[in-house]
Amino acid sequence: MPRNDTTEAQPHQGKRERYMQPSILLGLYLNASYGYELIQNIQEFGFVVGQAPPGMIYRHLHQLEEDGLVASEWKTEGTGPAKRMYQLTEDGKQMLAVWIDYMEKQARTLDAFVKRYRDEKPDQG
Amino acid sequence: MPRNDTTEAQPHQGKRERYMQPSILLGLYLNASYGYELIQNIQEFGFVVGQAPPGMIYRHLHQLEEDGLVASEWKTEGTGPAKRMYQLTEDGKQMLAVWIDYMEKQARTLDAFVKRYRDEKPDQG
DNA sequence: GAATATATATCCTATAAGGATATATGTCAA
DNA sequence: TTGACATATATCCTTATAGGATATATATTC
Repeated sequence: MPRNDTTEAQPHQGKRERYMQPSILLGLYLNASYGYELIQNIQEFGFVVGQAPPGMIYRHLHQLEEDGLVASEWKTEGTGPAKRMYQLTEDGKQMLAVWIDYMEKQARTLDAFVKRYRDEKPDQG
Repeated sequence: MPRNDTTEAQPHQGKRERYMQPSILLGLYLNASYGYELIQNIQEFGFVVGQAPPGMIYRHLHQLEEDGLVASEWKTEGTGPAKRMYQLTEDGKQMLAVWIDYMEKQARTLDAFVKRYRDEKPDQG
């Protein structure tokens, strides 16, 4: 029994790169936000299918704050339970810029890989 | 002390997606080969910096064979110790095609992410 | 026959994702 | 006024894969 099902378009059986950190950073770069809202919103970036598991979001937010890439404060105003509002720090913005560089390079590496494959088999791509 | 050094162009502190499986599959798609040679050659695809750790290559080759994506036989001819020569099976070729689809989509998702960032800050990209 | 290059294999650890579950607060309607 | 539901955060355990060290064996070369 193959570990990977070749009939599906998703080659990973398990953990893939989710780009959780840059997704959260970009989310906060576009607008200050909080965990519950980020869960809904970062799927828009395309690396997470459906809603991200809450555990992952909060884990990342805690780590990001510990690393000084985001800062937070409780917001009790507005509707519903208190939210912990997060915003990027300067370090966080720099980190996002580093991610952007990396992701751009990664896209080019992926394109080159695909091209290498297709060039070998030009009639069946 | 930040967990990530924002002065470097590599945002990951630890494990990133290495695309080891598709790299090995493409390597074997281009030419039948064996572990020691793949260690030298797959860096060309750009996902591994320098030589891949032998442990990773052999681990993957064993798993790929168990999954029926590659087939192997000992080659005692030629110079040096015996090599285990690997080639793709039909399932392996299908799997590579699935990877190619996925990687192409991933490249587009990365591009869209970068664009989203740059559009927000058009003067400082 | 000692040193080096070739070649494969095994092992343990670290990192991050997957996913389940717990806890608490606010809202709204019967 | 309480019960159901939505909002919001937090913690925990498991799994997948990468990192990296080490072991073993065979050819080659000097």
